[in-house]
Amino acid sequence: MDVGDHEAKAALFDGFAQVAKALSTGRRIELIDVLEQGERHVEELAAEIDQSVANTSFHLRALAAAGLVRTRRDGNRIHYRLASPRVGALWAALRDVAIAHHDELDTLAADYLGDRSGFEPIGRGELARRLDEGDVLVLDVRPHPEYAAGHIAGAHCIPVDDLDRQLAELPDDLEVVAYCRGPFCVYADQAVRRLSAAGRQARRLEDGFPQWRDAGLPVAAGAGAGGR
Amino acid sequence: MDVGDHEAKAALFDGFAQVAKALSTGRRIELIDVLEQGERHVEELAAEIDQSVANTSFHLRALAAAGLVRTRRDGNRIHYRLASPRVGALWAALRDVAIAHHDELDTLAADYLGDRSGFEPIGRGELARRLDEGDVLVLDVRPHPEYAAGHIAGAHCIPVDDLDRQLAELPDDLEVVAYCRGPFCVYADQAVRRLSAAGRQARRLEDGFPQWRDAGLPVAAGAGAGGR
DNA sequence: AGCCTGTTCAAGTAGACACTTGAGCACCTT
DNA sequence: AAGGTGCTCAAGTGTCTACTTGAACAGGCT
Repeated sequence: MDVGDHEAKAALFDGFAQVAKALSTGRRIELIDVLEQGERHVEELAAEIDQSVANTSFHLRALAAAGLVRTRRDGNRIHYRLASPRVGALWAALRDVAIAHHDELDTLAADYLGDRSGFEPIGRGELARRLDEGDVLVLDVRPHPEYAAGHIAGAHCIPVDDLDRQLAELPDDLEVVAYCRGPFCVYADQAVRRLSAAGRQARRLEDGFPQWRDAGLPVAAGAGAGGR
Repeated sequence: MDVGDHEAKAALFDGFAQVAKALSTGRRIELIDVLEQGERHVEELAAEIDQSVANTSFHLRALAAAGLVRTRRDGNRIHYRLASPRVGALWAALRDVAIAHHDELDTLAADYLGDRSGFEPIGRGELARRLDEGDVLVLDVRPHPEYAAGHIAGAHCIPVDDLDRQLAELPDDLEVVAYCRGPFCVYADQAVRRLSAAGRQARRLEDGFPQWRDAGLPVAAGAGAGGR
């Protein structure tokens, strides 16, 4: 019987392993995490992961070779995007396993994110309800291009670096909810800390924009709604 | 602000990457695929993945270091098992992405599994219904230890290597459904081919035992029900 | 055409990793 | 205690991989 020999099985599972290998360095996972927010071009991505453009291009090619990422040419820019939402689901599954079972991850996360114990996040369902009622101010504190690529309907675009500058212009009668890329993104935490320090009532959204979008909750796109 | 610097972010994402790296070779994914059926000891696992015991032990240690696998001592045997169903979910997500986006995987799968186009599998729901009605013969064609660790309630244990020997003893008035480890396991395909060649009406279950179990459908454990 | 910008490619280096072989260690049996 | 079984550890080898630097190659602008 020529079906089912060990050599072919090894080759097949090595094929699966190639996909895992594409995620086997932190830089490439950072790229996935950013690309889950929407498509970006190489220079932006290089800045996001704090690497040279050449190295970033190399990593993007590796992701593309594994089928995780696709490209689109626009003028002389090349935009990268995730091949499908499945890739985001894989990244989420990886996160879940790592946080649940990898012992060092708690301390690594605490080193990066700081102590979150004092800050209770707000759930997606509750935020959706309160957005309907209009008694909450939602801030998208990710970088501009990610807001433009897609954001929670009704959210205002204030990247965390611009927050201090625009603090005074915020209406002061509403509780503030900040959100960013996902559960291991630091932007919303930074925003909540600064808002709290300024005496505002502020919480972060559990998870981030991709999870809101994938849950089928209302989203909008374009730079339109702008700051403030 | 000491929260959110790039070095800590790199360290955190390298932590996630370590989990992916644990899955970055085909041998370790084969181990995960077997361990999803139930716990096994090192010698059995070495035979399953066709590697030396030393190398298998090395790979198991790597999986344990990433938190994917746990051990239990029983006499002078050490049994390995998945750390939680989350690990199975990660392996499923990896499979989905690979099959959907990695171009070479179709041909690798075809090389190992052969041409499946002539064999329409039966769905879980339909099989559950027909098991209730008692008008189907369900064969677990995985190796004995996996049947003992857990199987579809009402299934009979006939490892694919023993199938030809026991063909004549099967009641011949029922359609046969064979199942094994999952969508990329070859045992059920081999069983269906042999049953069909013997003139029996036979289909394979979509997916395999872990998916049946995780769907909450009825299972049983122990070597009890035996062959036939 | 020529320059500029954005991206990829190539060469080189340091480190990591899979697998083999042979020795060591823990626990069991007699 | 002595021997056996099951697993891990250590040394060694060949291969692969991440990142750097510097050059090449597109497409758009003037």
